Amino acid sequence: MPEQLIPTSPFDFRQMLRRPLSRPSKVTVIDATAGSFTRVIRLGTRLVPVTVVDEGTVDQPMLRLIYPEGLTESEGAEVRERLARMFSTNVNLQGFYSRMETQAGWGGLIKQLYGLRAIQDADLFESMVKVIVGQQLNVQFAATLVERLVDLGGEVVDWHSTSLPVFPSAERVADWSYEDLRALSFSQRKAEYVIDFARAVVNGRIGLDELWSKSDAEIYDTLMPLRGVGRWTVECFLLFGMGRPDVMPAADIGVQNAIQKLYGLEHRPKEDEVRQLSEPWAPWRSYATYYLWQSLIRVV
DNA sequence: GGCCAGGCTAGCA
DNA sequence: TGCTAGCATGGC
Repeated sequence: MPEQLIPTSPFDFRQMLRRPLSRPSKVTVIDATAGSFTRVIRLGTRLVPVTVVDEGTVDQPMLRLIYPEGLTESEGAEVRERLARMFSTNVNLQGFYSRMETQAGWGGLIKQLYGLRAIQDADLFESMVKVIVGQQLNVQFAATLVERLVDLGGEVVDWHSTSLPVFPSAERVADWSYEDLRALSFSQRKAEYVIDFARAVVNGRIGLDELWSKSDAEIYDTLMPLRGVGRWTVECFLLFGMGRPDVMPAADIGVQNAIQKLYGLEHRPKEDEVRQLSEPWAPWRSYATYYLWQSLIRVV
């Protein structure tokens, strides 16, 4: 079933794969040489393995989609929609670039990262769990914890002679005990936050699908009452889970460090300073955030 | 060995 | 409302 997706240029898929912004994890398989991205997507209870291959250029991008035959028409449509969202294929970065051109210090960064966008998480439950796990931990250790969570789930899908690990469902996580996660080196609190969130999803207190029709402000109001979910967590969820374009996690240490470095400040800017300074970047503050985070990653 | 990491909560003034 | 100790672990 040959399928393709035509992103809005500029779109640099190779760069997105080489330095994935959205916290690489065990459930994504990246082949940098082939320019391919593979993972399992959850459609309800159905698990669909998908491979996306770069077959274009930055200025004439094209992605080939490979997924199993035998999906219904609506399932196929949903797979394409999810992939378009994950790779932000319909976002036109020219608006962001022309906005940032007027901002001192940004020219070099934009040139270096031209065509880059974040790879979004494939679903909202997975996204929130990853963000909660990532609170106040170095990125590397957070990734290790997520990996252990996936291993504990133990679910795999066979695809082209490989075995793809699958991020555990809310139902599965909700069945675990806090002790199960303590055994993986989660702190007591983090274990509670993750499992309680899964239970809130399963018992219907939180309707993740309903969030798509809500404003950013409504999403803060919905999620922040949950224990373990503060402002930063919702901001990252909006950035990596929902792909909202104008979010600025001003309290984020990484953003603050990146601004300090980019502007050559002697001190690390505080939250209110970051909010003020980033106001002119609206309505593109999410992209400014991605590029700031990316500026901190060592190129290997 | 100490400090920090892409924070949050509970308790206190 | 605003401030802070405590959380738990790994990386550097």
